[in-house]
Amino acid sequence: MNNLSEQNYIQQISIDTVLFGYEEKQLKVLVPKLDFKGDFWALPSGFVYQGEDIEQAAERILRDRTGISNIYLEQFRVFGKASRNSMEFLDRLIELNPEKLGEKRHKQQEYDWFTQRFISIGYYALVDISKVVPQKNTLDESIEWYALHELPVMIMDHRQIVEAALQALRSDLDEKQNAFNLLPETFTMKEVQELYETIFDKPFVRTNFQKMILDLDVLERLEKKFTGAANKAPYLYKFKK
Amino acid sequence: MNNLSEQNYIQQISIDTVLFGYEEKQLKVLVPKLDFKGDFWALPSGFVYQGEDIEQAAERILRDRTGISNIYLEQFRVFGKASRNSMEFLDRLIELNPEKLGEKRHKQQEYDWFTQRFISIGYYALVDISKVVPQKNTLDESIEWYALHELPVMIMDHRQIVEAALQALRSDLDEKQNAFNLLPETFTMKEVQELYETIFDKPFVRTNFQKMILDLDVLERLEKKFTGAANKAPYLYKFKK
DNA sequence: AGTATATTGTATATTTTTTATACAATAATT
DNA sequence: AATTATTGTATAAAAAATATACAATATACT
Repeated sequence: MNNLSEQNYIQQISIDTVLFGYEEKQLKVLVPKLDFKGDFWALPSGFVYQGEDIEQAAERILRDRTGISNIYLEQFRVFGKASRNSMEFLDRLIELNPEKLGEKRHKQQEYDWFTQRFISIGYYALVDISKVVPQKNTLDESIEWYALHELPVMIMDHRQIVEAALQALRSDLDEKQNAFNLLPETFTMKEVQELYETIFDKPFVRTNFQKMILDLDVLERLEKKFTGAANKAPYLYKFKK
Repeated sequence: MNNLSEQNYIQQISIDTVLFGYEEKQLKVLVPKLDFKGDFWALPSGFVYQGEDIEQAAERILRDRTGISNIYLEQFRVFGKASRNSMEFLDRLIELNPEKLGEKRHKQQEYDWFTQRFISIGYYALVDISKVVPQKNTLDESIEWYALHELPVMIMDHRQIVEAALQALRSDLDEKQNAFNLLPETFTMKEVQELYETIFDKPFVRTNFQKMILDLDVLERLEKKFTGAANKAPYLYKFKK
C-alpha cells in the first residue's frame, strides 16, 4: 500500500466505478483482482483529491485503468450506510497475507485510514471495449473483463453496486441514447439490436426495432458492409453527435 | 455557532435538502433565513454523524425543521465541484456581523471547518404542507415556505440545487407516483390535476387526466365531498399504500 | 448464367394507446 | 321544475406501437 493516509485525499469519500463494455453479445464489467492471496475482486475505485471535482476523480480512476479519456460517465447513486466499511474485508486480507502486510499494528495508520466508514459515490461508464487495454495498477494481480453473468464474488457491497449501475443504465436508456457508447465507431443495425437485447434481456422484433432506432434520428448511414455471406449486405451506421 | 468542528461529523460531506410542499396551487420550498445581518437564505442542511446512514441524516435534518418523521425522501444528485465551498459566503457573513462573529482569528477552527470544500448529497422530500409546523433552529431568524417562483436569493449553489431537485421530481413522476405525498389525506380529482399542472407547468385535459390517474390504480374512492356549490359533488380519494 | 437461400430494408395492416369530443348525472339556485 | 356549473363516464378520432408481408440483394450452388 502507498501512504494513502498521507495523500491529499478527502477522507471517508470514495468513488466506485462500474465500467461496462460489450463483446461477444455480452455486457461485461472491468474488474481488477487484488495482488494478494485470497481471491479479492473489487471495482475500480479511488478517492477524491482536495482540489478535484468528483467527476474528474471518476474520470481519473477510469483513465488509469483503461488508458483512455473522454469516457462516457454517469453518476448514479451514493452508497452511504453507516455500516459501510472495509474492516471485515481488510481483516481477512491481512490474515491471509501476513508476510506482505505484516502485523496490523505496524501499519496502524494505514489500516485506520482504510477501515474508516466510507461514503461511496457510484459512477457507471460505457466504453467501446476494443479501445481499452486494461491497465493493472500497483495493487492489481490482474484486471479483466467479466461477463455480467459470470462476475466473480466481489468484496464488500461491490456486487450490489454493479446491480444498481445496470438498473441505472437501463433506466437512462429511455431518455439518453447512451448505449451507442458501447459500440465501435461503425456498426450494423443487427448489432444495435443485439446490444439492446442484451441490455434489456429481452427480444425485439427486428423490423420495428429498426424503425424505432432510425426514428431516433441519431444515426448516420454509411456504406454497406459486405461480409461474404450469401445474403443482402447490411448498411453500416455511426452514432452522430 | 456550536462547536461543529468538535462534533462527531464526517468531514467535508454535507446533506442539502429541498423540501417541497403544495399550497394555494403552488409548489413551495421550505427555506430558513439565517439569524444574521445580511439576508442569507439557505436550504435546510446538515452533516452526517459517523454512525449514521446518509438517509438517516437527511431524515434527521428534515425532522428537526418540520417536526415530522417518515417524510418521503429521494436522493437525487451529488454536488461535488472542487470549487464548491462556503468561503465567499462566510467572509461576507463575518464582515456584516463583526459583533456577533468577532474577528476571524478568534474562531479560526470553526471557520476552517466551515470553509472546507464540501461534497453535498442532495435529497428532495415531499410533504403535506398542512402537517408541517416549520421549526427554527438555533441559527435561524425565520423559516418559511416560499413559492418556487418567488424564492429569495440563496447562498452558494442552493438555487441550482432546488432546480435540480425539481427536475428530479418531474422525472421520477413517470415511474413513481410520489406526487400524492404532496396532498392531504383526502383530495378530489380536480386537486390532483391542479397539482400535476403545477408540477409540470402545463395543462392537462380533464377527462383524460381523470382516466389516466384512475388507471394507475393507486387511489381509493371515498364518499362525496359536498361543498355547497351548485353542481355535482366530486368524490374524495385517498392514496392507497 | 440462372436459381436458391438467408438476410435486410421498407411498406402496410392490425392492434393498442393516447387524445379529443359528446353527453348524462347531479348539487345547489332560481 | 327549470337553470347552471361541474363531474363522471362513454365513445370517436388520431397517433403510436406492434405484427405481417414482401421486394431487394450478396453470395452459393447447380
